[in-house]
Amino acid sequence: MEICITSLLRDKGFKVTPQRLAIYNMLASTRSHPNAEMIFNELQAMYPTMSLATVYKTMEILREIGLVQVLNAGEDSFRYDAVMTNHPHVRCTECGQVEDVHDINIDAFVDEVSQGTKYQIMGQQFYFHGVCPTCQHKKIN
Amino acid sequence: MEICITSLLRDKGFKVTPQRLAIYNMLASTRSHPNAEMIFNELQAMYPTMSLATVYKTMEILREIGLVQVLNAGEDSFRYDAVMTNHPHVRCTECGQVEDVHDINIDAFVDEVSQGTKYQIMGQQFYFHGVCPTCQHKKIN
DNA sequence: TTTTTACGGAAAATAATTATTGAATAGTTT
DNA sequence: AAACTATTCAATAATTATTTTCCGTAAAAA
Repeated sequence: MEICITSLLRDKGFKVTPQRLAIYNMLASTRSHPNAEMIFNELQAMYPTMSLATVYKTMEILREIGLVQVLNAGEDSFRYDAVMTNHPHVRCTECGQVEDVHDINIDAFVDEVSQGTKYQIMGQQFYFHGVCPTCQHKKIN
Repeated sequence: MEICITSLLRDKGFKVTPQRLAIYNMLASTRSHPNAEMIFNELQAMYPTMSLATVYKTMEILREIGLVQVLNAGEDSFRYDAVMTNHPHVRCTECGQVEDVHDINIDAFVDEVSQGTKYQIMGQQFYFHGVCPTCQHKKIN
């Protein structure tokens, strides 16, 4: 794990710094799909001099070397995900949380689009929005 | 058409203004999914006093009364679409154009996600990117 | 260790979008 | 038609996410 990001950074000519490791580790150990500000706030306690610009610059590098993907869930800011398998995301319009959608097969759907459009499809992003189970229950009360 | 937007605006308590009609008509008669700036540039010749803010506010109203949908195609600005059926979009990474994906059935896919996540799905955005047929040919040359 | 090079971080810059505001206009009542 | 009221237009200013600049400093190479 640690070895992986370290050597990946080095191989691509980037330096291995405490900030970069901290940002990646934080992202890899959460399921909350934070945006830049959430990451910044989370790390500020441990790294008091951490700046937002560092978060942005680091995310750009991590994206470039294929360690994180950038999520555009229709909000006013981007979220980040250290899980690199391309899976859909659902956002709850009530509480704002963003979750992964696992165990769903998108290949047939992608093929259909590829054939229908004649595009050479390189990738895709699927975003759903709705109300999560928890918030559905809250609404009833 | 014209009657439709006029009465829709009136019914919801919005005034019918030349700017609003012009913006909607421009959007309804293009397939290019413009963003606010493109709409603004297009209409400035005919409506010299048109401002970007007017475009944004008008789009907000049109969205509210259900005449346009807002596309978040992962770019740095929003695009708009007067076609209200919820269809996927493909963006060409070479030339940047955004096209509709028609004649594809998404219901089964949405149902599957709904059951898998237990979310009450209210909507979704499917966003593909790749290389359009025209740019594929250009690359060969 | 020394040298080289990239990095971190504060602050300023940028760009998309939103809010505010005063003048103009439409709608309504008299 | 005049007076009154409410709404809209569109310029300006404000806001917010993200990027860039710049320079002392830390990491990697020699």
